[in-house]
Amino acid sequence: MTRRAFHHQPEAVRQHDLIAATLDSIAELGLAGATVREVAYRAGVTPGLIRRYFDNKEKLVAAAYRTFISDLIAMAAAGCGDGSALSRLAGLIRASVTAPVADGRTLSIWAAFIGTVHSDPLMAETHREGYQAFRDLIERLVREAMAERGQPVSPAEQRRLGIVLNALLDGLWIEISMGGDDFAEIDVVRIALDSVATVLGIDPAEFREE
Amino acid sequence: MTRRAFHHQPEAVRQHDLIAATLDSIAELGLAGATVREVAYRAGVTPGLIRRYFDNKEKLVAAAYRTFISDLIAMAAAGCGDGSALSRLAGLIRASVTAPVADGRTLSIWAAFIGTVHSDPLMAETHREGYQAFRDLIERLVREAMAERGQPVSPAEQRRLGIVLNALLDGLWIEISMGGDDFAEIDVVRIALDSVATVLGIDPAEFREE
DNA sequence: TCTGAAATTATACACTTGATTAATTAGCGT
DNA sequence: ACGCTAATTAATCAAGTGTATAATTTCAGA
Repeated sequence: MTRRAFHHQPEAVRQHDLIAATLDSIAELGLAGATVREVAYRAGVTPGLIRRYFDNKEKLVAAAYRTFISDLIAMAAAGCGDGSALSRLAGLIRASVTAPVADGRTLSIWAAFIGTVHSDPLMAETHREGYQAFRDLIERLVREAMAERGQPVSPAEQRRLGIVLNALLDGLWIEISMGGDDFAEIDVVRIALDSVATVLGIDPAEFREE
Repeated sequence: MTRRAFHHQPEAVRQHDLIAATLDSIAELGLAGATVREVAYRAGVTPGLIRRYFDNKEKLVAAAYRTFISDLIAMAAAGCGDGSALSRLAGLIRASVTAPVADGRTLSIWAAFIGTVHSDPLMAETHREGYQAFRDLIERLVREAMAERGQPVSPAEQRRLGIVLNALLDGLWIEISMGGDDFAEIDVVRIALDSVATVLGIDPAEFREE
């Protein structure tokens, strides 16, 4: 007849835990499985508590999407290092096609969220921001790398290269993360670096060394 | 007090209508909005009837996914025409980055389904089949096109090119279909053809003519 | 040590969902 | 024209959903 024991937690911690539990639920059970009760259970908390930290379930999911995307881009960007622009670009590519960015769990969460973008304005806005941020990152690296090589590109060409490279990286990321195939046997990093170099008109052998 | 009038329909028609209604629901309301009642309403039918043609809602959704993917690949393949292998490859690319393949509605449905693949074995199997079919199509076209040009590729190289081209097309398809940006101003077909040509080591100007 | 405010739980509600079943209707074969 | 089978509707159910609120517990500050 006694209530379960509990501890007070700072707001930031509880919000973080709830978001983490939401992402876990989505990864394992899909978006439909991320019910208020399931999330609360995984966070070691009672369903009602969620409402103290998030107005809606909708708000909770949106917040989870925001942190997920922001973390994802941060992980990719972290692979850049701090060398030349060309080596930073190579680093971004490496990070994009290897764990933890390219990963089944990550893809599952991304896919679940993407499925909501079209019919949910709140999710659409969050998506747009993340997409923009990633393509800006790519475009900047391309511009700096080409300038560094003494082959500066026009704004239009920079935009075109941004579109193509973004598509190429996204596609490879999905393909590898999905990974029904035995990508383990294949050197995905080399494939990614070589194809990007080819698109940029850089000698693949040279780019590989970066 | 009279019941609503109705008409008997052959099994194939009803199944088709129900699947179409399911896809419409998903496109407009997302997967969560594709309830039994919503689908029935759009099909001009009563909820209970669905169970006569599909064991589960799960089976209905899986069937919708199967026809969706199969139609999508058929639409892309229809762009190939029946000329040389190189021109068929160019046709596939054109079709992949223009409507009705590259299209907001199509992407929305695809995204909704993709979000379920990881947590639903039935959907996973359907996905695998469609993915396999599309990459086989690309690999075959690449092999034939390169052989036709007197530059036959090894199996390993063919596989590598298949991976890269598939990624590139998928990525472009998503980017264009999402279309938050003003892709209307940009010649996406030219971008797609040029980048594929570059990856294949073919002169873009030549490929563009195909 | 005690008290009050904040955090957390417990309980309940209204609603939607997918599923089930019996009653009714349509339309083909005879 | 008519009956019979299959198709369709109507009505209902149990389970699960997000949400609301009151009762309880924790814990910092006096």
